[in-house]
Amino acid sequence: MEMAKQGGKRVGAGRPKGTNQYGETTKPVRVPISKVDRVLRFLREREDELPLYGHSVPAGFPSPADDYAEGALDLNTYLVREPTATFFVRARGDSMLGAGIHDGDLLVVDRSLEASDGKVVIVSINGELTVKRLRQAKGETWLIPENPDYPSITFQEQDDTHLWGVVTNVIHSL
Amino acid sequence: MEMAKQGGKRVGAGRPKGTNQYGETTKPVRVPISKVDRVLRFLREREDELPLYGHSVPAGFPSPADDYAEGALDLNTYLVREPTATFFVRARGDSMLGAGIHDGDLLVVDRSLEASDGKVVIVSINGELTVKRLRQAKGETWLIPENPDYPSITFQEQDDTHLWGVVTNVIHSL
DNA sequence: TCCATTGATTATTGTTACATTATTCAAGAA
DNA sequence: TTCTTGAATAATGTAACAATAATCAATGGA
Repeated sequence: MEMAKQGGKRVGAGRPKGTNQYGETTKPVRVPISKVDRVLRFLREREDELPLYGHSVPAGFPSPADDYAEGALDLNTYLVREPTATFFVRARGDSMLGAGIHDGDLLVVDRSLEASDGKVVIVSINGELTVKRLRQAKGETWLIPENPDYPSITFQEQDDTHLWGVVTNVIHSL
Repeated sequence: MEMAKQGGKRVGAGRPKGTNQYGETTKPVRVPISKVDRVLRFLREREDELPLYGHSVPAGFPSPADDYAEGALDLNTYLVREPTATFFVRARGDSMLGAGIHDGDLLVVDRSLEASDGKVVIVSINGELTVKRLRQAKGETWLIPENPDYPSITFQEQDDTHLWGVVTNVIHSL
């Protein structure tokens, strides 16, 4: 059977612009093979803009998939200001309960911040990592636990004592 | 002045493999224009593998730039199991101090988890978001604050009460 | 002999090109 | 009218390319 031609102008025909999955134009970026899947997940799940809600709720029952009335939050950007100077430490014990640090919490530590008076810091004492609050007074530097059951120590009284960085955030799992 | 030719074989010459910034081959991936910079930062700063240290310290004074003795951690993967069902809420007040939730803390909430007995949940009561611990007993459902100064309420006694999700993590800033 | 210069050689890199797929439009057919 | 089919155009994944980077070895001068 012969097919008849179906010619003629098709003004305005064709796939409309912006009908891709992102709603905007894309461009190729070189990604190391091992990170391709991670980057695709990053883009697919929009991990850099998860919804943030405040205290009041919009009318009805808003969905996280909606546009976020209270804004979007990027966890990495929020928690890590200086990626090359940031690391994590697992907290142990309850010597810093007063600062909201529980046993097993994950601490975000920034080495680029200045460890000034009052900051919560990570120090290694004889090969052991501990969390303490730094106090500088009368020319002396003290490491003070936030729990009266534990003793304070001076920074200099230990031989192998190194200041690792300043704790910026505490991540507590429920 | 005429340059003399400098011919001959160059066996083994050329830029060695693996001398790129990632140490492995790359391939182009299409990225929406607005996310290009974010993806490049993600790759440059290796945000998906920041170092995690335990309690003991390797010999000397290890640098976060070294290979990570205790492993690497991806904040997004660690905190967000179900990206499409996850959102954040800013906590207010001290009604959940006992659960380690302080005023101003950022709560990670997962809507896909089942709100069973004992879980800390986010509920909206008459348009206000609150954090409470869920208790199911004797056929009744209670919302219990983790602070004796606050009253418990039953889940059904409010008209406009919606369960939003289960709190999985608390992010506390110092 | 020793080493700086210089072209040869090969990988990296950012971008363009392209073939395939997806999506919508409208002329004909039924 | 409604359905079918080809036309039109954007999206998509990847190949290709030109420019750059990094290393090797022959040459030639000190």
